[in-house]
Amino acid sequence: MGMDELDLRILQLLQKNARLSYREIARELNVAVGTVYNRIKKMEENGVIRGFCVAIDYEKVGFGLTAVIGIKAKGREIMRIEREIAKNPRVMQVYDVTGEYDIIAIAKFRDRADMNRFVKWLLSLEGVEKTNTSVVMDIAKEDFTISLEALSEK
Amino acid sequence: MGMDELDLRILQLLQKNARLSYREIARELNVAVGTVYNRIKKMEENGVIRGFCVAIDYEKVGFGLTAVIGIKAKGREIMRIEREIAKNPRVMQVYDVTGEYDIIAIAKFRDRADMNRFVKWLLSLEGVEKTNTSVVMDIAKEDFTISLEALSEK
DNA sequence: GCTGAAAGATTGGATGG
DNA sequence: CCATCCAATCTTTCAGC
Repeated sequence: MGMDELDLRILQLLQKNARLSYREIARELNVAVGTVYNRIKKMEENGVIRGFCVAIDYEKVGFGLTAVIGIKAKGREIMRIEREIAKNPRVMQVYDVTGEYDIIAIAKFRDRADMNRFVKWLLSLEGVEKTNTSVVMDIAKEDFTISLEALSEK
Repeated sequence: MGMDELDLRILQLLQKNARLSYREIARELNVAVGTVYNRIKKMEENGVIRGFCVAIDYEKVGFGLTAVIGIKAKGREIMRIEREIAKNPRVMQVYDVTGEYDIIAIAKFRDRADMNRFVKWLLSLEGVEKTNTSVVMDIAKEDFTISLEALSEK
């Protein structure tokens, strides 16, 4: 993607705080404002930067229960089921996977009753054969950051 | 947390684009700029907003392989193992879970060799008994957004 | 491709309703 | 909690290197 060290360092700063001004980034990295501006625009254009999001504390907004749910489904239906699940407002991630299950979904709930309702809903979807729920007791890490360390490996 | 409809609508806009100016948000929601400013500051202060991040297309930066890994570990060691795993630069999520496994981790890799190295590393950690890797073939959804719809339910 | 300056837009924070 | 205000700061563009 033709990214150099400067792009990576800009990304790293934005990962920590996406509302940093171009000026602050420029100051931090000792380059001109225009350079930072151009680099970020370029990464937005070529899709390396998909967007800027806000990290919400879901516990504080009443969705303190997280679950990782494995789903077995009938072959031809899988894509449709995935799309359906992805549209559910409680669902954050939906992966089509190899292995024990066909789909793995991660979702947040208000409480156990809320979660049970969701699992029942899953089982009611045409093509879903069985589900396996792992309830999250503690979150050691939860974000979408890869450290610069990994990205800059040769 | 004393959040009202306006807070939720501000959050929703920020979820789509965290670099929106206060002014743009105010215009969109038909409220005063100062109000938007005050609301966002308050949500940052009380921790509802944990931060602002950039969403990177990991495929475009060379980390196109995602895996969901279940880990079984010996009881007393689990917390230490989780912290260790969370520090690995390829790891995005580490959950302490009930169910078939003790820990579920989600990580991104350059390729299969990179992933295999990681799994070997996991197995080399003191206390890790076995792992089960589900390789992600397709991502139907992957972010940390809950829709306003869920948040505003009574 | 980078820099720095400049015009216009935005922000932080305070004030008063 | 909301609106208005303004000096300080920022975005975005662009000429010059």
